[in-house]
Amino acid sequence: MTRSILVTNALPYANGDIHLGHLVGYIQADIWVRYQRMRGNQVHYVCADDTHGTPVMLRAEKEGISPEALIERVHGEHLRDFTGFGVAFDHYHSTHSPENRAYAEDIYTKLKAADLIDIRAIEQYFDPVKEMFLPDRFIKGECPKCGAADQYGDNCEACGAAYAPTELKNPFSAVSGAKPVLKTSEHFFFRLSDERAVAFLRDWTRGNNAAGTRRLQAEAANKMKEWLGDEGENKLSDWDISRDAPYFGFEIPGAPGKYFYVWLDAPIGYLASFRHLAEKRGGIMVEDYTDAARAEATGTEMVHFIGKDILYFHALFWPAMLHFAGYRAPTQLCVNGFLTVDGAKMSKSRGTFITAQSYLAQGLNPEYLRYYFATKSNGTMEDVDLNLDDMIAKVNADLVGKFVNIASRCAGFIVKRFDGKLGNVDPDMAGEFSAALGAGVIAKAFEERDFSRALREIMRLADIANQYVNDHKPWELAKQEGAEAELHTACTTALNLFRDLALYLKPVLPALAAKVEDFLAIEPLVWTEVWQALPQGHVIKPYQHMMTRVERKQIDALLEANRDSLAAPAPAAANDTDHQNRKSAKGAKAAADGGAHSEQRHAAKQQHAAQDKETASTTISIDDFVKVDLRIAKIVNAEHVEGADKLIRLQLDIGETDEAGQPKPRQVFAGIKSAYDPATLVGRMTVMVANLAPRKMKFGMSEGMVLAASDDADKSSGIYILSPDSGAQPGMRVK
RNA sequence: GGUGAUGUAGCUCAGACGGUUAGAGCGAUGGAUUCAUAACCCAUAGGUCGGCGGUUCGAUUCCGCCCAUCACCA
Repeated sequence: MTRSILVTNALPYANGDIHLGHLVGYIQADIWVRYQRMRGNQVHYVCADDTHGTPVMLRAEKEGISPEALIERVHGEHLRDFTGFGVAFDHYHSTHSPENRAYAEDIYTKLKAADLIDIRAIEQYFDPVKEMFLPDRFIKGECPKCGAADQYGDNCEACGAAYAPTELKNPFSAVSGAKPVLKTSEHFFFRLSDERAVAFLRDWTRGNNAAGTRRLQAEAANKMKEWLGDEGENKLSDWDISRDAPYFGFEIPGAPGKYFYVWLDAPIGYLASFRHLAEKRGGIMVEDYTDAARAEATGTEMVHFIGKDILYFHALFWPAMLHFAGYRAPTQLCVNGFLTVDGAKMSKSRGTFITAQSYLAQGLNPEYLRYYFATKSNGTMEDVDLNLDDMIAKVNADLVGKFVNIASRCAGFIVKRFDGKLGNVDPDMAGEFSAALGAGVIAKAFEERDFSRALREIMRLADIANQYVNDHKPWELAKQEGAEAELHTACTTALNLFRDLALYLKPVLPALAAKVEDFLAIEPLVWTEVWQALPQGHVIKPYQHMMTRVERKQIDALLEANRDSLAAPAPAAANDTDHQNRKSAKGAKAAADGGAHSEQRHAAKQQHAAQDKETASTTISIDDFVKVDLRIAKIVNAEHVEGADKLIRLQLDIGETDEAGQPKPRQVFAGIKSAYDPATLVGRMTVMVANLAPRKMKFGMSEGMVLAASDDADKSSGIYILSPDSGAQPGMRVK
């Protein structure tokens, strides 16, 4: 039976660039969509920019342009990036659109009619200069727990404490710097705590859809149990869905000066984008996909691909909103984890905060990344690690060495010896590959979004194909008299296998598959039920190389292009995202009832995941810096310390003398034993902090500190002490 | 802090409803080969399956605790 599926990807926020972290989810969805289409299913694949809210409003103001101008520019950038990676939406819309306004108003009106909207007065911080209410992350102050300065309104970076903005000491507005005042305002709430909503969600999050597959992955369902609590419990709070002017968004009907909170109309953007697509293209019955009764009657599906950071928006608010407004709830949520690079969070200082645009600008083939992400995607919520050396190895070995190589080593014989005409297929091999297709192992893996399993199977078949060529040695047959037929069969067989592999790889590597289709001069590959050989006598084109290897230096150049100098002030855009990225760690009830929901955004959220301690450090003045007395020091002696695991005892000459005028070195204990042999240190120049308060240690007094570099995230990567250029003399000031 | 997850060869990952010698790819080493943008083929080495307890005839697989890493906390 042909399925009709509306597939969506999470909407990226219209503030900030698309980076490789985003692409994990988009590439997964795109692969799944392409697979479904190759199976003959009808898929509508839509997305949009998420445009509303305070961060966009303030960013536009800072740039001196209207919010509309900002979101239009970003829309273009985002669409360009997705297209560049082969993510082929049928339509890429905006939440700032008439369709979205219509849906938002309709859903709101119906929820109100269902008695699920409440109006309550709440007290909130207000910026008297800017004349606006402040979201948590736009309020800063001192942590009520540890007193750390310059902390955000919801939790402390220094001690990790979570609190309400009203608990901050000496609060100030991050927008104007003014002291915020408490002010009362009426807010609209979606009554999620209503027993109807609780009952519906308990069932929805746990259950299966009409096709018998679970709506949420097991891990996601577990996670939701946490929010919903046990049977009989009601842990859900009502959801504050309004914001006061000034706000960039849609005004709530019948409520002047009140706007829909950005998270209300963001997911509605899925429907808006789809509606726009239908109008543009024609022939799509929108209500078959959106109306509860019609969807059930027609059996259409609605599948959302999202990142795990926005799970509860999609598993609580969203299905409840839809359901109680008479819309169809989602068929399935496909939740993906975050991206790490080489095992660590993406980092601007290491250059692993890689933007989509920079990857393409570097001339790297986007299909390298699609392939690698696919090999690491198993359909679960687990994080995905982009291991750069592993990616190079996999792409080169699998795609160039195994797959492309099959055509490369056989095509020449067909073209030169047989005028490009194909011959017979070896029945043994035909049987093997026919069985592989029939078994449906690869298809099942694609369907379940376990692309990793699919690709392992595909590469197993590629190995078989290469072994086949190796066993039949066409290069020897070519030299033998009377082995023409054998040669013809061997090469034809290998090329048929190559065609099969291209079919299987096509959802992941559409551009490469297109090259194969051109080379073999065949119609676009689709999934068939029964295996069929390419017809005898079919003429193929001369082989042209289809994919080149990746080299480490290309990747290094990419990292370099994305590396932010620590000395350089962060650009305005980065600062903006920084503001909205702070982790929200407030208590559940307090926050919902207090109404001050964080303005966290999914796209921004991933950028938060990328923020480093280093880049997140607050800036200091030159006055602060000169307090540190850095001196060139000569290591005059170094020795192991009896009983210490990590320490080396150093005697450092920084030009100081005693009363008699004799050199008086400082004694410093340095935790560098794991990386240095004392003997090699003697005589070296380095840099020390000379005015650090002396510290009494078990082994004696330590009168300073030697500067050394190490990776906080990867302790095993070593310790490196600093050295001055030659010419520096002991005692020289470093500044 | 609470909750959810992860921890298997140098690297990236499979797997085991508890049961003979724990798998793959890459990397390493040795060999073979030269059709193929040095790709491919064969072979070898490498793991007390994070740690400690418990259940069991038997646990890496189940349970508990601990450690480490990651995430979420409206």
